Amino acid sequence: MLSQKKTTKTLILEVTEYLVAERGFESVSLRDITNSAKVNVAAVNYHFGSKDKLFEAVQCRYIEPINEERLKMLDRLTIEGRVATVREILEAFMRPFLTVVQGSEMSEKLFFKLMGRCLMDPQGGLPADMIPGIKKVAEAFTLALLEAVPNLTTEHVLWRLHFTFGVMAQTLLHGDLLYSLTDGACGDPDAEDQFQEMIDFCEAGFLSEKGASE
Amino acid sequence: MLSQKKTTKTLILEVTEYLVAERGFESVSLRDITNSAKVNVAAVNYHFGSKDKLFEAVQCRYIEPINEERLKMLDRLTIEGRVATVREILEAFMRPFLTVVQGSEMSEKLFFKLMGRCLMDPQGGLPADMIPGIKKVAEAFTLALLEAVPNLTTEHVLWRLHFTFGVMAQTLLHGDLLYSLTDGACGDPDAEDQFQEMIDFCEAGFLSEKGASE
DNA sequence: TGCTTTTTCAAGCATGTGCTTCAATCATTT
DNA sequence: AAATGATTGAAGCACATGCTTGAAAAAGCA
Repeated sequence: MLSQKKTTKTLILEVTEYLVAERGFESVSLRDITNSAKVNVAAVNYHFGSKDKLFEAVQCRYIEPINEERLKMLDRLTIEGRVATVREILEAFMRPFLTVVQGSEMSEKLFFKLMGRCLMDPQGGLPADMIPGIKKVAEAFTLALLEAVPNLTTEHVLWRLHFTFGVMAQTLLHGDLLYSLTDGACGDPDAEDQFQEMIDFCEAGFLSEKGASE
Repeated sequence: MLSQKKTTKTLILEVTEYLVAERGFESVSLRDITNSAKVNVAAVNYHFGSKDKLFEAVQCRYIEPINEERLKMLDRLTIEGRVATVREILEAFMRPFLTVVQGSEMSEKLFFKLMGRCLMDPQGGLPADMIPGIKKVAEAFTLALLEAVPNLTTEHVLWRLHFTFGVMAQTLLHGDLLYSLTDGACGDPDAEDQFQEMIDFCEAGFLSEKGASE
């Protein structure tokens, strides 16, 4: 059952993920997909309804599990009324990318690029049925951070979450840039290291006293 | 001379800037541009040679002055062998966006979006003749930061500059997101405030002792 | 003025786009 | 084997894409 022949539908989905990760949503056409997958053009519309719906499927496939995992991790932190630390909260926000990629068949690099695209280029706005989940995540993490850094106003927490988002998106999308830009001098870091670096940076950013009401 | 009739060429350039800022490079077609500018399709190829070259012109127009201003500000900091602080260096990295937008005719919001697009979606890789300038900026700022935070390895400085870049790009591109997302609760901040927030966050990130060699 | 150069224009070309159609094929069940 | 429903395939439609053409118009200069 594991090695059963891949259905056309999942073949299309996986090829699309690959192409979108490499080139971005806007640059991938139906023909690109069907040629790469060696599948008829009509198959996309038969199995997914339209190109847009295929793209929605691509966006939902991993982002939704990631958001669920984020909330699960956050819940575990605040059990029994304990107040979570900024670092723990940031872990809960970022680690799910690592957790979910390990359950997938994609390579880390490709997966991260795909996630970066989903965060930065969401094709025609985010899919409507993802928005409630996203809002829930945003609210839960804002609340937790507000407790973790009580001298920050809501506004400041939102700003800094926004910045954290930028750090994450940039690293997911262009995590290989440093390696290639420095001709390998900046050693190819494993994903775990990258995430620790991100968390160090953002934790310090959140804890900055500058601009905080005292 | 100030109020002389706008040439077709600059009209095309400005309309393109507007459309690209709003929708991103990939989603703007020749017809979009020429219709908006009320200009013949052939005019673009006559004045710019091709769509790609027009896009290159858009990317260079402000990014190059910004990079020059960055280097100028950085030079001023390290005069007479003085060692600049992280904060000063980040100022030199970010403030040029504010300086240059004030010399332009664009609104801040639109200008920032356009800059965000240039940083994140560079159409078909960066224009070749911008790359030397960009490398110079990257090297100069890496060097300065290496002096400012001597307990960081080059690798760490590169990572954190990378993160800073992410914070900047995200804020330029989606600076209005918080305002609209919170239905105005997160008050519409002026650009100066936004930049201070970014600098606070990134300064703290750079100064984090976690992961630094002691 | 007449002449030349620069600029604009309508039309069209070749190709790419998302999507549809309908007949052929496959798989499944009776 | 026959019949039914699910899937695939080749062809094509209507429209959008970047770019070119050759003639008309405008601008610059003698």
